[in-house]
Amino acid sequence: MDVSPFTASMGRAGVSGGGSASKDVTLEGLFGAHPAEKLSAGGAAFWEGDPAAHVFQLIEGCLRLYRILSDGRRAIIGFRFAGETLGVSCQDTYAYTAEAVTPVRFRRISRNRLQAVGEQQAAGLQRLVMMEMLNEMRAAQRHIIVLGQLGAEERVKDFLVSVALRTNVELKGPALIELPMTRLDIADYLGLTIETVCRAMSKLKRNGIIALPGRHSVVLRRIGDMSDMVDALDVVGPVASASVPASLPH
Amino acid sequence: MDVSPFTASMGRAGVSGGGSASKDVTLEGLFGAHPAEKLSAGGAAFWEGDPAAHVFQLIEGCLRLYRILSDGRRAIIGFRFAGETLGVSCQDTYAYTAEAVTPVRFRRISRNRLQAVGEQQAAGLQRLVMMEMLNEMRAAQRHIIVLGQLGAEERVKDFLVSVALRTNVELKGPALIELPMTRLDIADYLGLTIETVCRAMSKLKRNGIIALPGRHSVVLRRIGDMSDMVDALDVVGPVASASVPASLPH
DNA sequence: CGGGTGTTTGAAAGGCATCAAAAAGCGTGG
DNA sequence: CCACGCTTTTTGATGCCTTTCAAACACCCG
Repeated sequence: MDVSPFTASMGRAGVSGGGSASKDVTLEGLFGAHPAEKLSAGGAAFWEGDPAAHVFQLIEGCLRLYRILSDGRRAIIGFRFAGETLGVSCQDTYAYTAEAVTPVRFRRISRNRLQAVGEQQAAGLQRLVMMEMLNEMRAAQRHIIVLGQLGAEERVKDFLVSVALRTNVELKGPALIELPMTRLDIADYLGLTIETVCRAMSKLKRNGIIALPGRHSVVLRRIGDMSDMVDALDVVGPVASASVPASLPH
Repeated sequence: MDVSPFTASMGRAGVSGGGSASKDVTLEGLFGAHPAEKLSAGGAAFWEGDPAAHVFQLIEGCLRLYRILSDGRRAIIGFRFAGETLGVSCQDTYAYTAEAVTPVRFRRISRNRLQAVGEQQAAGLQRLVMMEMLNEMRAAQRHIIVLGQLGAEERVKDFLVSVALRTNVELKGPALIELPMTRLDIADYLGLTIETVCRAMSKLKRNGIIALPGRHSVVLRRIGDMSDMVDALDVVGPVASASVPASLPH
């Protein structure tokens, strides 16, 4: 789940006001105390607009986070897999609905409690929460670039690789990944139609870049050929740094 | 600059560990102590990949935040106007380049100092920083929906309205707004080409929805007609709440 | 008053959406 | 265990919207 070497720039290590030692503060530790809850496929953990009383951690399964636009269109903001959190970046009310793609198990912790604990172990926990938000922010910026700059096939490739990276798959050689969500879910996430998503996948298959053993399975046969644009998107790039003219044709 | 009634859900009011009273902690207060710096149009406050040593607050002018993709395309993540902050959501290194659209004045504060102060007045400041990030997150989610779901004309309308909302313009009756950035900037931000942005604007003008007194000026003559989709995007919506079927044609 | 940059408009091409229908999974019940 | 019916996915044909390529126009500044 970790994405890059975290050295943390806000709230270094421990030592705060009158707090106790905050060594090995983990979200898992906090969530662990709470009972696991279950939800069957299609059920909602919460709805857009509900008071954002809790922060969640997904233990198992897959969730889709979405909003319904005034004209009925559905925009999927993101997906969540085992080990990932949701609700951290919500304010007074949830900014999206969280719905189970598969049966899921999760834990929740109330924001009040999170805050209370945070005031004890100040630096440690606050830093963790901050970390989560930074992660979400990075994901959002990446999503923005994908939607704004990439064509259909590129979007699908990016999606497949990102799922692979988030589900612990071995990236040496061909990687088998599961796509629990439907093609429509993927389309609503990528800003495409279901048909375009299908066609993009079919084309990748024709070109031998992926294989489709089953409806919800994909084999990434040549990950190298999928990261054309993709890897360049990860917020890291030292970039040539010098004064780049900035803008070739679109 | 404020966007909605803030009641804050993380870190209620004051009272933390051993901190002093944290009443009226404002970012302005912090930044105010530092000297204002200047930058002429085209200059960069920082580059993508630089160590994220500071957080900035823009006093005057307009900045564009962008990343260059491996193939040379430029993706503008956002713009910043007077009073807004940047760099808050960056981790070890800046995730984008910040470049002056117009001559700008700004202040900066080092993240180390921000953290140090934060450990004193814990709850108060941490909450402010959190608030900033939540704002950015909301903006990012909105941007995602705009890019994923809206057509060219809708995107341009949304952009114009958002600029109006961020620059204190009176929204009663016709509103005159300034667009310091170029059409190319707008295009790179909206995931369109410069020509498409022009055509969308020309069409809005033909339809009497806007007027274009000058290259960098726009008069919003009927804001009501511009908020079709727009207002529905603001993360608030109680929404019909009940179990909506979720998905009309795309 | 020119050169240059930034903007606007036009014509043609391409990509994605839309409409339509066939194929493939998958759960259910016989 | 197989057949049926439903949902999901895939493929095909067509049209619209955005991009691309091209050129005219407007504005800023020296």
